[in-house]
Amino acid sequence: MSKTKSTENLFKDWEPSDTRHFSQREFIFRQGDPVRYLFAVGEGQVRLERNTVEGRQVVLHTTNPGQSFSEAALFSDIYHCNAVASLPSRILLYPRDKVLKTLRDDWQAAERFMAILSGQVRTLRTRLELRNILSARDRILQYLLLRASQSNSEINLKHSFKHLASELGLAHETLYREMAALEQEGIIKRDGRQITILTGNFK
Amino acid sequence: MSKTKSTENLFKDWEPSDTRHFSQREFIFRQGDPVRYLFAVGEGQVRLERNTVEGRQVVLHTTNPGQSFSEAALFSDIYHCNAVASLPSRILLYPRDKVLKTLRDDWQAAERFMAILSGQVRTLRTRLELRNILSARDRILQYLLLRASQSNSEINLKHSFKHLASELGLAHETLYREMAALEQEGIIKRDGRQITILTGNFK
DNA sequence: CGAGTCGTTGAACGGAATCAATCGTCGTGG
DNA sequence: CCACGACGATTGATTCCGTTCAACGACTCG
Repeated sequence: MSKTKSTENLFKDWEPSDTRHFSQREFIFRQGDPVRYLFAVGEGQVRLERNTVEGRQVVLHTTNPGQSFSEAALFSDIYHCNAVASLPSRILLYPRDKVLKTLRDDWQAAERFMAILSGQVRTLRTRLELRNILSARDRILQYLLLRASQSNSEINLKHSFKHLASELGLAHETLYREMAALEQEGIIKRDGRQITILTGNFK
Repeated sequence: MSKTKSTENLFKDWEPSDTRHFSQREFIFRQGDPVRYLFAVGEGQVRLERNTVEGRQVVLHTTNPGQSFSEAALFSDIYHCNAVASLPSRILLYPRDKVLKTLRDDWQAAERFMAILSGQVRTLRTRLELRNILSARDRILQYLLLRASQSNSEINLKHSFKHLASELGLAHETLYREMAALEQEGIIKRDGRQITILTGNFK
């Protein structure tokens, strides 16, 4: 859908009230902080993550330049996760009240916002769906198929394999192993971070 | 948040254009169908699910009476999952165009809609977070803790344990076993579908 | 009264996590 | 400019624990 494509950033044509720089690993906000701003990445990269019972951390979302983040927090009082700059980043700030007012006055903006949220819901559901596949091999295959259906059986990974492993909920060793196996069996072909699916029919 | 509480159904005060009955296991829509309506459950229960590569199915969402579903599809051309009546159900239908028009004209409705979507994003992220916990025991504990933080260490399950197991991504046998173990160790107490957490400090 | 489902426990297997070690690359600072 | 550390990518060996198969009682509903 071109609709979903064009809505990566809610604020294309808006003026941020402020711009701030964050160094790698610096927190932009923390779980429990009151929601004052909506953010967008100008340069760099931001990860939304949460801490579990014992020290483990979970990546909930990765935000790249041109994308906004913490949209879902607009209708909450506090943040429910941490935002960390995974690279040195320039972050655009939009005060919450101003954003809400704009959404109220500008139907176009509101529609874009709803489309963004809808897209996130769909993306999250897809990720959840993947997690219900027990077999590592099948999970990887399903992921590749989902991404290939949009383009033509060619996938260009934007992130590292390690990052993909954590997105798929697999140990990175397992991912490497299965990828190697899939390649040896002639099901996929790899060239760095580009993957091609060679077979359409398997089960 | 009271805000999130009051937004379970987008349509509290709206008139559905139509009402239809579905018997158990009947499809309300299927993956790939064009999006014509937004739905709400009057009576019964509806599950959103998707099929994976080999026959497995994943429950993406469970909708109870008074709640709307397929909100995220409003900004898509086709449905990305199946909707199945898991009980005999009375379903309320709202034509897509009408809904979009109302959202445009009525800021209150639009705000509620955004709040619903935001809440879904947060819920899905939380579910995803749980899936990143490998250990069955820790995953269950984290789930219980998350649910208990809102009330006072008492949890009333609305669904069966089997359903919980699939929500947690565990075989139901595993869930039963760990629950039994947790109870024997004095960490929780069970009475049917009511669970009480006895200890606050463990790791 | 059977069919269906939930709840429960036992036993065995398999596969993914984990620990460990190596190599290459990139960036940083001395 | 080189050394060092950090991190990604890769492969091997071992352990562990969650799935799976199986069986049974309780309960509901038609």
